[in-house]
Amino acid sequence: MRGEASVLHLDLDAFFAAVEQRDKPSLRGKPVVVGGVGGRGVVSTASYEARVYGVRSAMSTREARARCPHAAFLSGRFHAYRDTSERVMRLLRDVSPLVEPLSLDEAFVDLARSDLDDLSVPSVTAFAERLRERVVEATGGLTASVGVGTSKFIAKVASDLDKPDGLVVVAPGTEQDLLRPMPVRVIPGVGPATAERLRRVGVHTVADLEQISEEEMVRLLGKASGHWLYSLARARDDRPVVAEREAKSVSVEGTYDTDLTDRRLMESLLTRQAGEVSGRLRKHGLSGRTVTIKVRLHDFTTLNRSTTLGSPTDSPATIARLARSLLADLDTSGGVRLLGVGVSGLADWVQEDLFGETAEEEVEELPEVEVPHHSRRTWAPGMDVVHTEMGRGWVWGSGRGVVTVRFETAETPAGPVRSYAMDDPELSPWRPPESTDETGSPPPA
DNA sequence: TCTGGGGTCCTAGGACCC
DNA sequence: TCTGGGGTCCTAGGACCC
Repeated sequence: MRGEASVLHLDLDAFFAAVEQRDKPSLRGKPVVVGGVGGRGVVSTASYEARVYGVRSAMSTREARARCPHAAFLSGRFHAYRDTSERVMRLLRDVSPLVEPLSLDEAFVDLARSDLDDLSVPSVTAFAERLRERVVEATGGLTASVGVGTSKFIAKVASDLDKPDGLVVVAPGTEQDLLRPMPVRVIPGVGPATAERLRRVGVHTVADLEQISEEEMVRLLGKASGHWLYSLARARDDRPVVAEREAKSVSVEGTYDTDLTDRRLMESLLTRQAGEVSGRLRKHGLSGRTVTIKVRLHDFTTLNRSTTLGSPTDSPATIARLARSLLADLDTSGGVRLLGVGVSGLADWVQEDLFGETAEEEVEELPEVEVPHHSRRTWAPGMDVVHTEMGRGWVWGSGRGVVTVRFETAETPAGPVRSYAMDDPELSPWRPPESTDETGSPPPA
């Protein structure tokens, strides 16, 4: 904990929804919900107009629709959020070289490293107000809530106190008075499970928590959490603002609207995800030794299976092969709602072949072909199965009057493929696409 | 048809080594 | 009848955060 209030926490208000309202004036002043729009989607951000109806982050979109049917439900435009976020982060770095982003919409700023010499409360307050104005200018109208205090913990608590569009500076020395009446949930790391454990021993507020001895706390919550909570209950927090943090894992996962039961489809999905993970690893010049799959069963039990290689990999084929073999040991007969692939144990070196030869590996791409249709039905990517002369395949994507079908094996039939006689009467016979380089390649003839 | 996706950190047990 | 002990790595699960 510092002598002056020199840690600033900035949080953009209802960030994703605010970007949508900024970019689409018709949404301004109206309830906007950004999140998964599918059958199993959850709310990522609700605008304040939607919050009036009780719509909250992490709520299922189904429930959000029930509470606020007239809201605009949007699936999100991440490039727009990233662009806006970068503008804000750039502005913050302009203020201090020590900026620690926590997510797209949140960051700590170390004011002790800024140009601001006078760290008195009035000086810091004026500085933070000016910063909030600059955020509005830089983002085209988005507001931020800001908290300033003697530690990260206090700054973060403070930024929450006057949302949205607020500023709270906690004067040094007043931290404990501020915290004591607050519920234990204000402490970062105290979630529903920890709060429940504490409730059972009669601890509801930070003041209650302060009465618990360190030994008792460790007994109750384990070594790390126990010591940590003991300190935070006394507003003791010396964590520095850290600008750069290295990624420890990269993963891709997906929840499907209907439970998966077909193993080959699961393998195909894992293969695709492995390709995405590999792409992101390579983009950042990373490779990792541990490949993990995540499988959430129909009853929401979640299984992780991992395997560790002798040396790091970023190869899509290797990640995919390991992922599929990890899946092979699991019983998925009850149905699977989520599949994911991740790589951890990241090594920060770009993989290089010692013999000067780069092994080019490709994902085992399965043939895909676009099939026109004249149906009004909704095709479910990954779920709808079609049968063709070429074999069985899944609907992999859909556009206007066309579905992409992905075949279940990499083996293609001999001879030119002229038509696909879909079992589904709503699918038209296949015609060769005009150009093969835009929409994925047709199966080799 | 309750319950996302991308992460981080912690715990606990077993293997293995010295 | 004896079966230490510490350190590290790996795996699996869970809590938590935004």
